Amino acid sequence: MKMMIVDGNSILNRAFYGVKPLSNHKGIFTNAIYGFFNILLRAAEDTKAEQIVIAFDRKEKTFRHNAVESYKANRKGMPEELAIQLPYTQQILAAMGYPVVTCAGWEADDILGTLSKKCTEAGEDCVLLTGDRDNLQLIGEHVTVRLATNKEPVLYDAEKFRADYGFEPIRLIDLKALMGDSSDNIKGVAGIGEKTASALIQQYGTIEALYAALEKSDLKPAVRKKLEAGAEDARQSKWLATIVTDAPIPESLSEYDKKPQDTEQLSALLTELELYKLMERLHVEPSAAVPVQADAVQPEIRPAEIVKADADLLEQLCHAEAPVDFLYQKPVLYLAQDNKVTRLTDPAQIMRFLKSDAPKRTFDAKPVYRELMEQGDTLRNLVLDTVICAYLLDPSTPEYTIKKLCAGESLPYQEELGEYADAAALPALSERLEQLVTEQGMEMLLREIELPLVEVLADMEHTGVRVDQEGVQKFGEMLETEITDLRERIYGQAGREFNILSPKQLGVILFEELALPAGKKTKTGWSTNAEVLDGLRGRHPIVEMVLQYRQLTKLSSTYVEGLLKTVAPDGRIHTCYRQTETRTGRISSTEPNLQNIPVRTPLGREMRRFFIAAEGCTLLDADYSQIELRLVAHLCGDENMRRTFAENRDIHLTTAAQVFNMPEDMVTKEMRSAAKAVNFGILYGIGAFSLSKDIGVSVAKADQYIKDYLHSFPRVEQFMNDTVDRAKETGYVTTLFGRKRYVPELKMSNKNMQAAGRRIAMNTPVQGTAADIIKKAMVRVWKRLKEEVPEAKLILQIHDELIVETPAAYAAQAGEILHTEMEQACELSVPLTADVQEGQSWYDAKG
DNA sequence: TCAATCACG
DNA sequence: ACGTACGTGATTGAG
Repeated sequence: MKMMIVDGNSILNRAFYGVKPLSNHKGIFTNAIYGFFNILLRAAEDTKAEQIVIAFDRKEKTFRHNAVESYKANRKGMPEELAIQLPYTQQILAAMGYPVVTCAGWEADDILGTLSKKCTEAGEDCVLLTGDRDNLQLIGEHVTVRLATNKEPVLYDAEKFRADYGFEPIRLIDLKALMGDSSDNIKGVAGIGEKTASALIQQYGTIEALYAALEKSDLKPAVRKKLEAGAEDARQSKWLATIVTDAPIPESLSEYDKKPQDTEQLSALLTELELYKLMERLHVEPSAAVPVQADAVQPEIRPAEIVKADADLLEQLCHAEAPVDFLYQKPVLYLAQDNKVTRLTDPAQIMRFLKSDAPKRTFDAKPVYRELMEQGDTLRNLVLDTVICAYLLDPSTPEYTIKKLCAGESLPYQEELGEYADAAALPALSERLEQLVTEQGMEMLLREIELPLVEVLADMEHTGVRVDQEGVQKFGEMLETEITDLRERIYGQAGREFNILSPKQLGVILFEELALPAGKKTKTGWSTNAEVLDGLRGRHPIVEMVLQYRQLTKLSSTYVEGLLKTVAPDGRIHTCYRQTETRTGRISSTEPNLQNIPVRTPLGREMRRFFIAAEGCTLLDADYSQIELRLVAHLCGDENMRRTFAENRDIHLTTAAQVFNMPEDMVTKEMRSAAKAVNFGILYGIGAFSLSKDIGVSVAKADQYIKDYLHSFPRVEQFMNDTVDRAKETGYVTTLFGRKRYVPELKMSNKNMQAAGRRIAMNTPVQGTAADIIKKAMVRVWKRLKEEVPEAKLILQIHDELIVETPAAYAAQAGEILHTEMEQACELSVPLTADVQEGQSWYDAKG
């Protein structure tokens, strides 16, 4: 029984990039599907395989790597046009009767590895169909590879491989261990490329043999040095490059027999996709009935039609009782209700509608509010923002588009409507997502927090913050003088000129020319980050200078130049707050980011002198005190912790007294600061290694601190465990206000990913609840200021801090509102305290 | 376009 | 045997 095992993702990917764009009349792309089956059917004929199995990745392709990488890979993701073709491909395969194998947390690669091993053990031949050279490592006595390329496929067996590469197939993993593979996030040994790596593997075989022989080898000193520095990386890379051969999939090969073809279903699918050539090849007749996917029944949604907007229709929409969906893409306003869609271009008519009493829904309302605020108006009676619903339903989505969301909800998206398509799809999408938000218990979060916040953020952006441009300018000039001077001195120390900001060039200077001890390495070479350099302080005067240089150039480029570029003609900075960006519920700030203005160093903190109040005004700065730790106390109900906050004592001090088991007046500064680090660690899902690094004690000691901490506050541990358990059960975590975040990492097979998932599960409810609370406070503060002190404006939010600009005469009144509404935003079992200060600049208001 | 670095809560 | 704390955004150098 000869088996062909197909790397579905790889072949689909090749097909997508190799076949020119094709789509059916609805605009569903079909080129990858078409190409996929061409490759598959041709291979099936050529190889005469009796069993054909198609493996696909399940979930994140990068599960063997860390969470950050996975997140980034996901953000880019596969193109939408390809992603939409994947489920169709699987459905067609299933209808044809072929076994489609996936396994949660495992890649198609791993299934290929596992199945080919099973074949070998059974003494059966198999051929792997893939476009990925990684799989060549699986070649063996019974295993060959058919490598799909853009032209003719290439057949590899062990002999052909040896002829091409000069070593055994399995040694491919050693090759990658040295040269790395950026597409798989395998870093390899810094500075070793394909040529060197290949020569080394041909000579030594494995990296183990290579390293064993390193001592008495005759390698070039440069190469040897790189190998020595990268020994750890090589080991880890080899591990990553090795395809798994024990994925948990059905044991018996007979499980993978072809099932009878479901011709009706196959015909329905191919008819819908209009893949008539493929139908011919498979001898399938087109089906007359409109194909209906089992899980995608939506009989009540009629296709939309474009209608012309006349005066009557506009009047009707302006007085509508039921919500009207609109999209404002200046200068056009699209309007949709039920299955009718229309457009307006006359500015007067557009304003007429936006200011009408009609209940309105849109997708991303903030820019609309901004636009109207520019004209001294505001949007009236917005009842829903659909992008906010989508965010609440899954805050991890990289980008929210109407088209993608429709695909996700199996709602129609009529590509053929062109510029109208988005608006036409909105009524059904809004309806559906609002329903889901309600079902999932997030209605309050939506109605009382997120939706009103849209207008608050628009207003904050619109108001902006005043900047002392001249002051920034002068500060920048001072920095430049220092930078120039420092640069010359660094060149003097180094003995030559180089680019100090290039980690690569700096690495050469520090670790080769000056022969300082190299610490950690990164993917591309030596690490030169602040932590490493800090450890080198005192070994050479250049180190301190470089650190200083970095600080000054950061201030100059990011904060002086970056900020000046964004000052509007009104002398103010209007940042953009993003409400659907973070996975915890926090807001982020861009263009520029005003949530990371320096404060931790005295020089950096100077920047805050340039954020100032308007003439005759003053700034009020209010921040929550220890909101996250207070939330931990509330959420876990630990009495010790609760009492500390209730008595308004110093949490880090009492923690130290508990952990070190002594009266508070015996606690030293160092002990308090260690306790503080432990407290922070608790919020993040602590590890002994990181804690030890943070506070500079041994790992064993750090471990002991953590144990003592959890012993002193047993409810904390209980709460964290419960949270993780619930997340494993349900797949998500929630905040006090019901905000959700899915934690797929917990289900992955990779231990590191699981550990990351546990930390996410522990941190998100805390960070997210804090975000809920300050958002609620913002809405309350904004509303009261608008009513009672309309001259005072909310202008900045920095996670646990709010800043209001107010005429000096109203400072007391506005300050009182800020203080009260922040503290009353949420009732907890511990008091929530906010401290308000006043000043002419941000610097003064936060002294 | 990505990786490294560093700014914040 | 593995890697090493949560969440963000901007700038720079280099492929």
